[in-house]
Amino acid sequence: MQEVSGHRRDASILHLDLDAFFAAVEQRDKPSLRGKPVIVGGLGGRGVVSTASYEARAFGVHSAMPMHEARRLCPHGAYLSGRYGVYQASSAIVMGLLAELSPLVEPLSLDEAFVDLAAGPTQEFTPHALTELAEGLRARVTEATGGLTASVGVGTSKFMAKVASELAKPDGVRVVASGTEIDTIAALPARAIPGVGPATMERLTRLGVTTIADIRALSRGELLRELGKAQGEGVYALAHAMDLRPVVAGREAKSISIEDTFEGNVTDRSELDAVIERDARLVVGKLTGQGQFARTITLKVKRPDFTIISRSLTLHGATDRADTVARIARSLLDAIPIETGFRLLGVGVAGFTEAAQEELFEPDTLGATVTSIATAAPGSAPQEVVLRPRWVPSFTPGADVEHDEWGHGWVWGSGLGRVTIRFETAETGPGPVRTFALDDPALRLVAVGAAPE
DNA sequence: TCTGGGGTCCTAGGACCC
DNA sequence: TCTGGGGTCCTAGGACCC
Repeated sequence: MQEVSGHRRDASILHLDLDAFFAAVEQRDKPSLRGKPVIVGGLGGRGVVSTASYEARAFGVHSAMPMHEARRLCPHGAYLSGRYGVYQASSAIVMGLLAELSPLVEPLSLDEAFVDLAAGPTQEFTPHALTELAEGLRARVTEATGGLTASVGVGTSKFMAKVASELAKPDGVRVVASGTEIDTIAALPARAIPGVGPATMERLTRLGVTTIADIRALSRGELLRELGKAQGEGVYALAHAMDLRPVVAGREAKSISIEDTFEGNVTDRSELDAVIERDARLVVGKLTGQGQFARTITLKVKRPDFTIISRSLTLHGATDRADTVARIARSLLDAIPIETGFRLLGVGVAGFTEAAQEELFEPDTLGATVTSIATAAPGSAPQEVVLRPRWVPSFTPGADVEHDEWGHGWVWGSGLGRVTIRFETAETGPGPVRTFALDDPALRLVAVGAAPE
């Protein structure tokens, strides 16, 4: 059930953004990393940066940067794989604090949310009162999360609130008063408008646009011609600070997917099939966890040259069976040449329903399945491919451990059958470092926050 | 040793229907 | 001696966001 807010004259939309969230959680729980460059992300050869601490940003490291480039820029940083369960727990605490301000809270991700203050108990919307409210919220966030900081912006629309929190970063408050919207955004780069990414920015640059004020100098017709209807209208409206998008609480996901980037490109069909089986199970696990069924199954692959190919099939009924999802995904792969190999494969479901409408068989896919059986080499035994689970507890940098004598620690690094641990917690201050054999019975990985979402 | 994972929304063409 | 015109659904790809 969705609740929705409407259009307003007061600055009554609040946007909160936790500063360098994942990295800040690591610095909170690992005192030896406070004040140091910390980079959270994929540590494999093809990983990218998820979050960089402000100390790491000083070296030029930022989100979405390939990890090898981050290591080149900041060789002495602490590189950690994420502890998503821990991030989720801190996020839930913050979302709980936001819920005290209003029933209309719209999370955008673990570290970001909009709040419609007009739907809550807030009475006063003067800049002064809003600043106090935001400062109070920030203090409660820091207190309740054990030291995380948030930036908070307040404005008359989602766009203005988001711009405000961006201007408040890090660790600050900004209220954009009603009537000052245009002046606030005029000098900002056009990229500050949500929906203007690299491709759109290039088009705008060709029109001579750098700032939001430059967009305002273009006619609506010019923008629509250059950007198309939906995007043109959207960019035009936001550049003029017109934004009636409501804060919507309780949005429900419309699709669920799992994808894997392989360490090397994969050409082997039986290995791809094994990945499909595993991912189909994971996807269906989430689906059934929500008590839902899905009608559309999607298979996605990425070639070594980064071109993405997707194939989907919509069933007449809806399914919550992993074997059905896997079988359809496999038949979709049949239609894609695999000679080049793939660097990524993903399985997704969409078109949710709350009731099973499974049919005995789907004529569309039956044919494809029969074809794939018929084309298998005669006499070749089905090849068993043993896959590592997508995620296993391991002594990966950043992971939590417990030692019988030394207590709680985290993995600093491992190799050659050994693992180095630093023993410290949020409360202890920087702790000692010790090295153990990987199979030391006194040392255990702790499950807390280990599983990615 | 180039470039993640999990999502959303839009476009455009074809099928199909009235 | 051909051209309707919407509306909806499905598919594939692309841009974008965090």
